[in-house]
Amino acid sequence: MSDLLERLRGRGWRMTAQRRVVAEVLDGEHVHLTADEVLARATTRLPEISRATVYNTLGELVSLGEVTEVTTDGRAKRYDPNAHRPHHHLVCSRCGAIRDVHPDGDPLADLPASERFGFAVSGVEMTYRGVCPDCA
Amino acid sequence: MSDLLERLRGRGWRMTAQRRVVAEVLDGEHVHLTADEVLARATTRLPEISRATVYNTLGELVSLGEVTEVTTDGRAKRYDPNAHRPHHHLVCSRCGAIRDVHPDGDPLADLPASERFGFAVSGVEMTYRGVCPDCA
DNA sequence: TCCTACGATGGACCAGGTCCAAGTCAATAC
DNA sequence: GTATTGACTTGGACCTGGTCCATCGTAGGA
Repeated sequence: MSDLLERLRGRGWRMTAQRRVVAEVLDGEHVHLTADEVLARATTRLPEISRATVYNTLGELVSLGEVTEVTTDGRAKRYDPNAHRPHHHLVCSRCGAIRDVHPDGDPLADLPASERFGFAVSGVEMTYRGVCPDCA
Repeated sequence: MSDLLERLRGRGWRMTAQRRVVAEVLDGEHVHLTADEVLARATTRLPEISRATVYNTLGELVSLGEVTEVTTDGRAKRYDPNAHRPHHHLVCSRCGAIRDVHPDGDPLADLPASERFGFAVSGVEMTYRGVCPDCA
C-alpha cells in the first residue's frame, strides 16, 4: 500500500492530500470501482475533493501503469488496482460483479498469423460472462 | 441480405421504411459502425429518420440476436452484423479499426473450475489489441 | 377502405466524462 | 523559516452517447 505511494513519489509525483486519498481508496479494497465510487469513498475522507481531480488522478494512475481501466458494459469505466499481475475478468451478466481470473494457456499464441491482418498484436483482454452464485 | 429482412418479417417484425433502411445499412457493409454512423448512412437514404428510431431498431436487432454490440473503448458502442458466426475482435490501438478474428483453441475450456468462483460461465469475449498496418 | 395498435418523431433529459480559468499549495531554493 | 513558482485543484460549463416520452403517422389485418 505505502508501496504504491512510495513508487509514485519515486516517479516524481507531487504528493497532495487528494492524490493520496485516491490512491489509498483504490489500493485499499481490491474491487473494481467506478470513478463515481472512487469519488464517493474519497469524499468521506476529504470532503472538498472534486470530481475533476478524481478523474485526473485516475487517468494518471492509468498512464503510469499502476491501475488499469476495464469496460465490461457500455457504462462507466472501472478501475482495477491489480495491474501488476496479468489477469482477465469474469463478469456476472445479472449484477455486474467482477472477479479477476487466470485462464490456462496463452491466448496470444492462439491467434495465427493468418488472422492478424498485418497488425502488430501486443495484448489481449478476455471477458468471461456468466451468472454469479448470488444471482443464480 | 434480403435474408435478414425475410427473417425479421418471419419473426413478426412490422416492416417500416426506417427499419428496412437500418437493417440494410448494417447488412450492407460488414464493418463495425457506431449508432451515429448508422444514423448518418441511414439519413442519406431516408432523410427524416430520427435518432431515437435508429437506437430502437439497433436495440431490437440486438435482442433478436441478429447483431451484437461491441464496446472496445469506453466510447460509443459498435454494432456487429456478423452475429451468426462466432468470432472475436482485433482492435487498432491508434485508429480504432476493428477486424473479426478466429483464434484457435477454446477459451472457455481454459478457465479451470477453481477459477470460476461458482459462476455459471456462459461465454467469453476476446479483444486483441495491436497496431494496424496503416498506423504502423 | 378503414381501423388501430405498433412504430416513428423530435426534443427534453440523463449519465459519464472532459475542459478551463482562476485559485491553492508542495517542493525547492535561499 | 520564508519566498517563489509551477504543478495541482476547484467548480462549473460543456460535450457525447444514449434514453424517455407525448404525440403523430402508418402497416397490415378485417
